[in-house]
Amino acid sequence: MDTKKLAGLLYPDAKPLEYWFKKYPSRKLKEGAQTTRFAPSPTGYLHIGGVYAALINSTIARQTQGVCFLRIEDTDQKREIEGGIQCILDGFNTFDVGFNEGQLNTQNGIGNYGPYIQSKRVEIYKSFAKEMVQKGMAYPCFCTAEDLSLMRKQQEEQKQNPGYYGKYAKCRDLTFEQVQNNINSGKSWVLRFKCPYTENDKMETFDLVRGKRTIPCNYNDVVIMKTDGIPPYNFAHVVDDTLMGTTLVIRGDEWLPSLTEHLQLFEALGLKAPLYAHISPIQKIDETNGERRKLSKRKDPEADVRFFIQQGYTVQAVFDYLMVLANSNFEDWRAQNPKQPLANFKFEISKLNTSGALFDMVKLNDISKNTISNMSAKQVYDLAYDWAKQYDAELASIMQQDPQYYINILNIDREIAKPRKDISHWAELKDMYSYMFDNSFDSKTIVFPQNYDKESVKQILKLYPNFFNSADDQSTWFGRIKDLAQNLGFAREVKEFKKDPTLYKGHCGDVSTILRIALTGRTQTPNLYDICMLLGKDRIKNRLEQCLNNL
RNA sequence: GGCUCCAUCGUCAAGCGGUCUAAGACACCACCCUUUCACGGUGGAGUCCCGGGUUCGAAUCCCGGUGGAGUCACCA
Repeated sequence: MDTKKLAGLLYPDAKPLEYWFKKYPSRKLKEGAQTTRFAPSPTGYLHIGGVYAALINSTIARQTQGVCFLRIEDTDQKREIEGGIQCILDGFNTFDVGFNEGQLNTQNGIGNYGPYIQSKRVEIYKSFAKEMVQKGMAYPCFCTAEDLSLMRKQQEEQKQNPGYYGKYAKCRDLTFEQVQNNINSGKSWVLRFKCPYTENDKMETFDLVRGKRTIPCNYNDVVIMKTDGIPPYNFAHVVDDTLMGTTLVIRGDEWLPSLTEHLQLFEALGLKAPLYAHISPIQKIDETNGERRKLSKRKDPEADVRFFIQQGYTVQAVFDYLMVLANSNFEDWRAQNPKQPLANFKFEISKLNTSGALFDMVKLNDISKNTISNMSAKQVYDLAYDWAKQYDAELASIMQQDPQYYINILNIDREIAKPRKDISHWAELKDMYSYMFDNSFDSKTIVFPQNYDKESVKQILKLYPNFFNSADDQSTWFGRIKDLAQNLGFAREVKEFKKDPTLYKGHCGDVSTILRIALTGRTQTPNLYDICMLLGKDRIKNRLEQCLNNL
């Protein structure tokens, strides 16, 4: 078979490869710099696992002073959804991992190696497909879907491995005339890789996470150009990552089984394959059967980055958590360097775990609380307000009525050596401090614990306004509570009380607890002194009176 | 089913043949600090999937099970 002639028949107009290599010269990067990429399909919103992969890719690129780009893999029109690219961009707009290049907008993208959308690269793929044919490494196949499924059935019945290979590769040895006739009669065709390996061949592979492996080769004549003239993932990957200068492919380990196939395609074209690092997926426990599985877009709301955005998780907390999953020593580093940018952490690809980690919301919340506890009240206010404007109009309106008041609330037990750690995401903010606002404070719902006798409670509520002075510092303020306690037959000091509880109705702590409940409706709040100072004497008096009336 | 990957406390994990009566973090429990809550501190419970081998010695190496995940498309 004259492969040149065949190539001419199949791809008459394809540009020669040199054209593309000239158009996309190799990158001039310093020794050791890695070019990485994140390459999602526009099939829906961005997945948290996608952010994870993108974060690792961009981190490696940044640390080696390389490049990380975003490429859209839309070679399957059937799965693509309307606005898919925008979904991905929206996700990264919040979870900005710092791409240097690629499809960072819905127009032409940024960088000299575009287009970064695969559907716009068909001309390029054709050139490489033609090259494959010319080299005798590919051939057209006219088998229909029905032919293939029939064959598959037979293979299964005969306990043969299913696939298009060996004697099953019916179109492999078609003559030029047969091909020409088929094409002239309008039959649709795909281009298949003429795989030079058999079932018994093995291939040595290398993976940065797992090391050297010798594994069975792909022996299938896989499709490299579909009927629609667009390549599937395998060929697009080989062509794009070659031309875009990718040196390190970090991708999910679902690609591991097809690694030899990809390597073979690079080999067939005489191209140097990039390095690979296959990362394990983030998993969760399926509620229905209690088993581990990959976090799924369809089943798990927390797989969608919009979940984290809508809940008001900070980007830093989510990144920190993902970083802990990727390199567990990040956690210690973060404890030592609470305020340093993530970029200063020395990430190591070899420390990536080979087994998939379970996504742990509780841990995320903990990391998140730490993150937020290290922020200033103003920072918290700004971030939360930005979030609220979009996702919680009520909170936004509360916050902007009196920004300084809200900042003061946020500043309770904050900006100190051991700050309070209570906020994990903005969605819980409104409830958390609802008692600081008269609109959302209702004294009618307040109940005092049974163990306080009603008369004492009444006395405390009635008398406390006389013991409050808004000019007091904290110890003076509490001294007055002690005075009140003493006047009413409570122990002035807890220690005294503990010595002989029978002598007292309770102790000063009980008095402050009653006040706390009366003023906030809760038994657990930040520092009561700060709360009192922010509420001011009038509101204190007012709330205590309301309580009295309800008793 | 074939092939591939994986297997240490509930979770994330350190561990790379002796330093492992297995680190650390989250969660849990107790106590301490404290006017409450939180923070913080101290302590506790809790893990090497199983069976063989190799070795003076195995969580660590090898083999075999078992379990889980992934993949076997003109999807990525």
